[in-house]
This record gives sequence, C-alpha cells and structure tokens, in this order.
Amino acid sequence: MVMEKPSAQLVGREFVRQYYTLLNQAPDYLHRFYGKNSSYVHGGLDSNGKPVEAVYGQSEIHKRVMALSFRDCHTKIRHVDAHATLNEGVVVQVMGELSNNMQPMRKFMQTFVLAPEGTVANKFYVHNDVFRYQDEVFGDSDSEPPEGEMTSIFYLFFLTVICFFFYLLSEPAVPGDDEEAGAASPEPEPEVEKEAEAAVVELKSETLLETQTDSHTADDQTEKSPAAAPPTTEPASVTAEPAPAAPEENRPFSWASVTSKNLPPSGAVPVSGIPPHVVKVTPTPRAEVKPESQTTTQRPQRDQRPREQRPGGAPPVHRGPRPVREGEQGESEGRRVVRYPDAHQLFVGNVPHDVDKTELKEFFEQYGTVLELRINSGGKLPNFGFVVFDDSEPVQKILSNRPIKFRGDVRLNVEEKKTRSAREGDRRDVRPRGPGGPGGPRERIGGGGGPRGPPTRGGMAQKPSFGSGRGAGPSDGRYSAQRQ
DNA sequence: GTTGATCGTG
Repeated sequence: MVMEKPSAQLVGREFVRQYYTLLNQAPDYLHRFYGKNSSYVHGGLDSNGKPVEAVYGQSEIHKRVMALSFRDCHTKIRHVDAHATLNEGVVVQVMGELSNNMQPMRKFMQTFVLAPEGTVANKFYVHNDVFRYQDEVFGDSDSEPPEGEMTSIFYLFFLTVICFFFYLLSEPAVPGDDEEAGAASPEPEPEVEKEAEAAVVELKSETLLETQTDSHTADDQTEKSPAAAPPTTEPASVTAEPAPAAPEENRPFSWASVTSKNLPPSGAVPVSGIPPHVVKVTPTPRAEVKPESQTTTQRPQRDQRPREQRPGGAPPVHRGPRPVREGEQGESEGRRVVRYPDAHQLFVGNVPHDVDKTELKEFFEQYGTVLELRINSGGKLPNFGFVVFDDSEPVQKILSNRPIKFRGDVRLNVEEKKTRSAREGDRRDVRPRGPGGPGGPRERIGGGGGPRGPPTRGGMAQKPSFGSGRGAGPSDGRYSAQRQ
C-alpha cells in the first residue's frame, strides 16, 4: 500500500539508463528530459579554447543537442553516484566514456540534477546537465583501450524489464491518436515545443521495447539475445518497424499499470494484436544494476522454464497445438485458440432477427475494433449475441452510451458479458450463506461451487514505480480506469 | 425476454 520512495541511487541509476539509451537511440528526443529552466552543457570548446557555456531551456537545449549531431552514440559508464539533494531532487554524477559517430571513446564526467517534476511523485526532469570531456578540460588525450562498451541496447533490455519511467515535463495532455501514431512511426517529427511530449517519450520507449521484443511473440523458441551482440558499432536500428501497433487507446502507458493489470478471469490474452506491453518478461530484479556488470552480465535469461531444457533434438512434450477450432473466424495465423476476456466482450440483446452479422459488426466498429461477433439465435427469440473488442474501453464506452440505438430505433440491450455465476451473484447480492455451508440446501448450484475467480493478483512487484502516473493504485479489477 | 462454446491438468 505504501509506495516506498525510491532511493536516490535507484533514481539515479534508472535515469542513467534511460538517458544514455535515448542518447543512443533517439538523440533528437533527448531534450525532452529537460524543462523550461533547465541548463545544459555538453563539452565543447569555443574559439578561444575555453569550455563553452551552457544553454537554457528546452528548445535551446534541443538546438544544442541537434548541433552536436549525435550519431550512434555509445557510452560506457564507469561510475554513477547519485545523492538526494535539495527539494527532493537527485544529483547524479556519471563518469564514463563516450563515443560518438564512430569516434574513439573519450572520457567524460557528467552531472545531472534531477528535480521532481512536480505534480506526480517520482517523476523527474533534468534541471541541470553538465557534461565535460576530460581531454578538453585537462588537455590530455590519453585514450584507454576500450573494452566491452556498453551498447545501449543492453540498457534497452533493462528498460523493458524494469518498470520505471521518467515522465518528462508536465502534462501528457491527453495525447491523441495522431500523436501516438506519429510517435510510433518510423520517422518521428521533431515537432515539439509543446507538452504532450511526455507521452511521446513514453511511447518511444515502448517502441524501442517493441523492436527488442517483437521477435519473441508468445512462443520464443528462438531467443536471440541482443546483448550478445558484440560491441560493434551497430546498434539495433530502432527505426525498424513500429510493430503492428494494436489499437491501443490513448491512455499513457506505464509499466505500473501493466503490472497491475491482472489477467482477465478467463486467464487468456487475446492473441491478435498483442499489445506491446504484454511482454512476458519476468522482471528480473535489478540485482546487479551496476552499469559495469551489465556490460558483462549480459541478459538475464528471460524465461526461466525449468522443466524443459529443450534439448537440441529431443521432441518437446508439447501437448499438441490444438487444431484451430473451425469456430467462425479462427485466427488463421494465431495458432492458439483465442479466448477473450469478459471485459472485452459485450452482450447484446434485443438483436433484430434478420440482422446480418456483418451489419452488426459494422455497427459496433464505430466504437472500436471488433475482433469477433457472434450471434446466438437459439431457434426462437430472443436474439442475442456477443461482440468481442480488442479492449475493454469500447465496451465501457458503449455501456456508458446506453441506450444504444441500432437502425435508428432498435434499442439494443447491451450489457457487459456476464458469466452465469456472475449473474447469480448480481441477483441475490448478499445472500446469507446459510448454515450448512458447503452442502447447503440441495438446490443445484453445481457441486463444486463457483470455480470462479482465479487468484489473479499474483505477486505485485513491490518495486517503486516511477511514472506510474495514474495507475499507482491497484484498485480496479476488471475495468481499468476509463479515462475521462 | 435474452448471457454461448471452447480448451485442459495437477
């Protein structure tokens, strides 16, 4: 319940990860770490050979960053110090080496002052960023033999694992779909200068994440480890493919909300359009967060399935991928039988009998993506059906838009899909469980008692989540907080 | 008025 405040160390390390990852992958977004009054200096000597001065403010910083033309910027972190400082801030000092654009590594020292973003706990922005190259300051240019440079890719992996996010700047400002698409598109426009950037950056991370994880959809037999990539200068290109991008809605993404989003009662995840954040990577705790060790420790094995070692030739004990049911639209590509969570489904009653399935589907498409629609005409009236969306949000939207008029005047009876037991629970709310407990009056009510409700909430990670903007609380069960 | 069918273990 009590969200521990993350230690300065934690904040610092995590920030360092994110910062240098972004520096490597998307330097043109780097300025989003900064605020209106931030200061920034990144090495450099002026014409007199003196260290250049800092610039102030996000847009100036952006210019400066662009002028520095980071390209394939690799960083090797030698040491990170992070201390709590005034006003709930964190001061971070990084010592390391940096190589830009295939140039040799240069030693640097960089100091950040992270200030609380304000409105939300554990969000930070960079208030000061002071970066100097050692050779520029000391005049010496001894170069060390580089070894095992930290490809940011590796950090990237940790990004996917660790649930921290720095939300940058103030309000997400209700990012619209276009923005989302824009951010996910391979060629993001640097049209910033407003807020709504926080979201973009989040999405950015998400995108990066996808590029790393898209290769292991569901069944990851082939596990290619990005970290295994030798420290050549070739990072995985981020711009690869922005992934199918399921119609996720606009709510800002946060890992906290992901981890708290329990699986639907049916325990199944829709296969079609795997939401990017459903990555099943079990968070390996940041046991070793020392940047140093990361360079060598390589990836933590992402799925520990102790049972099958899956030896080279031994036939796996696959229980057999069930043949896809011929039931209606069996996702031809999805090799798994799909079951949808109740929350994504809508019961629709009072359906006109002559209705066409596609007609109904088109009707509901206006609320969201209809994955599946089934009409049950039990011989006679009434007619009802189920609409499956790709998310609970359209369902909620529909429910709150009741009455739903179809063909002008037909009032569809839309309800959240209920299981039988759920309905019974509704009806007689708190029926005093009479004495006799499990045996009760011999009415039917299946012998087993409701096998409902698998214990969904597994071990909620206790880790402090940073930008858990809104979803900080576990709270809601099936309905994730509908925005608005 | 009306709430399906489907899978599969310890």
